[in-house]
Amino acid sequence: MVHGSVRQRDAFQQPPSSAYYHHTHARGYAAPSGPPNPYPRQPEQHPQSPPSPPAEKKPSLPSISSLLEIAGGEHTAAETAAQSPQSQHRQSSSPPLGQAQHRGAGAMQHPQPSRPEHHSLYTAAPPAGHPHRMTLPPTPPMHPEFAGDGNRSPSAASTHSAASASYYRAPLNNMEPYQQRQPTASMAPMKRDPAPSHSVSPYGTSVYAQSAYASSPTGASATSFYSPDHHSYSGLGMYAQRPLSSHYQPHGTPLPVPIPSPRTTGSNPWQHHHYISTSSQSAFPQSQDRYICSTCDKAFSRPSSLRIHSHSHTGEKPYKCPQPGCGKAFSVRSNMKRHERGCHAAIGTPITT
DNA sequence: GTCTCTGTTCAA
DNA sequence: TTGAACAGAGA
Repeated sequence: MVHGSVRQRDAFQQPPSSAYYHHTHARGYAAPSGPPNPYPRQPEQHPQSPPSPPAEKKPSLPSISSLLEIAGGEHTAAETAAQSPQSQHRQSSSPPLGQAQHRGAGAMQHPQPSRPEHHSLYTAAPPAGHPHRMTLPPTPPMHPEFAGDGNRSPSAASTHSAASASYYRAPLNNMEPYQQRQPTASMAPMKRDPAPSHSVSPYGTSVYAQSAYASSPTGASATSFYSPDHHSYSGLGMYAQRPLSSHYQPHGTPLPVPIPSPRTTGSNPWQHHHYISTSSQSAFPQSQDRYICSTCDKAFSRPSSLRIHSHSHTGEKPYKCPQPGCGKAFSVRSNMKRHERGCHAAIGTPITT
């Protein structure tokens, strides 16, 4: 069992190939993400679940298309017509789409029936390349982002303060969501020298306690983490969404991040996006890795885990082998005990402090 | 419900 | 053999 989780985590990290690993996978973890995440993990899903669960839509749409293509035909057309409207209705019901499309430009809507769009959007990745689909759907919310590299949709940008956005985005975007979760992997190298520049200073454990956890364990940590994941889904859309989610806050970093209010994209027109984000959010496990190492961005589900992890950065080894001749020290108590058992075998070991 | 401690497991 | 992370048990 344990392994399982670990493995999952690995999966995140290692397989960069599947950028599309979403937290969900991560840990059922969520991702991360929720998260390696995985992340997934189970996590909590955000309360706000927009009415548009991707799942629902997916089915309906795809089926139609496939029908059309396959059948070619007769009923298909009829059905399609019938259904498409429905799908539209749904969309309309879910503001996100409608508006998202707007952004896309009325172009999207006007020109074509909405069906393809849905597909692309909802369907994480439109498999086959249907030209039309590609064009339409996927982008609505993401348009700007995707197209541009996504990061920034004007609205999105506005949404977050430059600062917050800048940092978390950068990393995030560069790395896919899954990667974020596994900062370790991607950042593995960083771990030890993650940034020597800032790394050390931050530690002091104090950092964790104070900045990372204390300050924003709730909103910050959790969100930060996941949010990145979102990126994977829809580049920016996610940001916009968060605002919707209410607690969600965007920041990818464990830093003391002050990102509270900005997220409120209240302004957004983007809310529409949330539906996407929503879905993605729901997918993430937020509760899981709430504690993020400021040095390497690695996320932990427990503060104690983070603290121990910090030792790896600081090199601190508080646990010393009690054995007379052995001056070995360990950063993890259990490792020290193991050492005693293995090397000094025996002994009731008084256990060091 | 959360946190710490402990044991287990994986990777280097 | 050791470092590191995770999960379970207990407080």
